[in-house]
Amino acid sequence: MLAKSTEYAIRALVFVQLRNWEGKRPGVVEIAKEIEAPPAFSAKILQTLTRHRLLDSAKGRGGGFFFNNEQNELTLYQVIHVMEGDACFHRCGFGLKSCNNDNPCPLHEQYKEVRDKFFEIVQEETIQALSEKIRKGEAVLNRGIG
Amino acid sequence: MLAKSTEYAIRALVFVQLRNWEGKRPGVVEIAKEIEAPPAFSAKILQTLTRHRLLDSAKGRGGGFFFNNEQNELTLYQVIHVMEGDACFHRCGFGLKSCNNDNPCPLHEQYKEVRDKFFEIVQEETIQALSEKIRKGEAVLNRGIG
DNA sequence: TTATAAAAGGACCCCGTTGTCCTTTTATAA
DNA sequence: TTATAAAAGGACAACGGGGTCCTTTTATAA
Repeated sequence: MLAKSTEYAIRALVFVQLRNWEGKRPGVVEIAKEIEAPPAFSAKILQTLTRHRLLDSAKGRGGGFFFNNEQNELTLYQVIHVMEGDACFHRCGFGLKSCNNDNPCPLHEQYKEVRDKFFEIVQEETIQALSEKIRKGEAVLNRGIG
Repeated sequence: MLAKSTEYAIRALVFVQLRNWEGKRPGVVEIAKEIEAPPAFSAKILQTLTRHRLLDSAKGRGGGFFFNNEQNELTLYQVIHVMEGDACFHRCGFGLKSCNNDNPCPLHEQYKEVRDKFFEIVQEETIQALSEKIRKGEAVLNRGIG
């Protein structure tokens, strides 16, 4: 459904939020370890996120990644949009370029329902809400920390 | 959601069914043209489908692809299973290996709903049902034939 | 019984996503 | 004010899915 890099991005952001709540600004190495992603690749992803201002970073000694407190909650949709665009919310489940309500593929109605439901979810869910679940012990980020 | 080759496979099977109903057995070239897929690649996909006996084929002059009339309707799930396995119905939306009901990722419940709904659809829908929709003019396979 | 038309199959290529490595920039602690 | 620790950035490598091409097998029509 989502690209691997998008998944890494979401997990990374959740971890940053958790650490921020503890007053810490994690760096690439710590983040990569926690989300079980390759460090160098995580660095690239974090770069993308900061370049698009979904996340802030500080260079130099004592630097790391953090959320600017001023900004609002970050929806999963915003993350997906920046990481891979939103083609997945528009594509025909049958692979037809011409498929739409007026000119439906045979799977159009059923697939649309699923796709739209997913779209709703990612627009409503936020990094902060997911992080909160983990903080309360209702969910996990990997099989470690919790 | 589905691999491109799976989409081609489904479209190809639908077209074969439509032609079979007209008493014809289409060949690779005709199928590829209709479903707007590369001919050589379509050949590979059709090979996979016949090797797994979802479809029958006849070599030599006057040959082509067709459904064995004896066999039951073919569900989309069967096609997906043969083409790309069923990982997409089990994978965590967050990319976690350890995610399950007892050990959920923060997105588990919501994602599961979408995933399960899609699973239901592909188990219920069949190549024959989709073909019938096209035959009745209720849906299209590309922007041509209808 | 041979020429032809078709699927089957093997070997290979291409490209985007994933992933690495090394250098540069920037900030801070000593 | 310098050594160090961190992110930023550019260039490149690897892998897998998508895709091509050519040869082999098989059937049929002439």
